[in-house]
Amino acid sequence: MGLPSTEVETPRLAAAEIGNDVGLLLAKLHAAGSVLNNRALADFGLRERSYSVLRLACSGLEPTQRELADFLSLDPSQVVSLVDDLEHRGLVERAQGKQDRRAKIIVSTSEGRRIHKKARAALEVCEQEQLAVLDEGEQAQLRMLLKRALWG
Amino acid sequence: MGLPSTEVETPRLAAAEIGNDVGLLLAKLHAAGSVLNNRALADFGLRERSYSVLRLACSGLEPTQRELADFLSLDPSQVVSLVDDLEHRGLVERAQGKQDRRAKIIVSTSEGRRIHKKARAALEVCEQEQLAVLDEGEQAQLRMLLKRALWG
DNA sequence: TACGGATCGTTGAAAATGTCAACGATTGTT
DNA sequence: AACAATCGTTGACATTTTCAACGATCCGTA
Repeated sequence: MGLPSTEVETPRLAAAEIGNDVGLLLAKLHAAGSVLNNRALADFGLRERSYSVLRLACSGLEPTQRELADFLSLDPSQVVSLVDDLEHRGLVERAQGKQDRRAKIIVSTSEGRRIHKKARAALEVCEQEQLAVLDEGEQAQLRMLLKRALWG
Repeated sequence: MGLPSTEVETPRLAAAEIGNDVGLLLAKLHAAGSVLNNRALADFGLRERSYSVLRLACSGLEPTQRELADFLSLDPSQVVSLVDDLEHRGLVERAQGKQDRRAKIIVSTSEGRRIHKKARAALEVCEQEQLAVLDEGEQAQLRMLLKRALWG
């Protein structure tokens, strides 16, 4: 992502009006967070996306691959690769859809849940690191505003 | 991005705990916004990134390519391509750095400023569209929280 | 019941993007 | 003067995104 990790960046360009663009702010914060998250997840052989798939597989919601694609803003073929990888490593399994036999439900194995638990803890550390300058109430407010912008 | 544009998405997965991950919220909102922004910018032959470069070139801050790379979280070689494209279309020019003759300052042409003005207006419409569910105070608060998370 | 169109996961190819190492030119330091 | 470091640039390589096609399955309708 161009940022060599922990390097603090306070460029004079931050003063530009563009620093008010929500789009740019989202891109920058997302990019910075991805670096942290992927670094933390590397210990478990995961990346942000495979973690997201694993997490939803562990959620009890029994998502189909199509739902994963929609929710994670991915092409269905990308979900195939992600699930293939997790399945080969014994973290998730493909189960036949219940009402729809075309669909495949992604469920976690016990090993998958074990890894997920550890990875999730590592990611919470990252999130706190990234949002350290915000107090607890502000973090909650940020989360709330983002969720509302997405889902009303 | 997997989202066929204006399609409203209210999947049951949104209820999952993962919906509280700031990282995922940022990714989703950023992805959704990028679709809107790039669609709007296509009218001007721009994409999100070339627009960002053009905008900073129009800012009066006289950014160097290195500063653009740092600020936009891009590899320097990507900035070369973006500036090449804008320069070929007569929207920006490379000027020699003042203190440092290695550096190249990116400045806008009058045509660049003309396009930028129109593109910026189009993007503001996108932003309002995306944040429509938030009132003005909430939008300001979101901007503020994002900026603080990035720059303290 | 059988047909036709739509959807699911999958494959594979093409395009776009990200990453990285090397280079000449220039800078700053010793 | 010599050296290491930095800037923009090029080109190679890897990853990611995008898209079209396919068999299997579902659903609505004739």
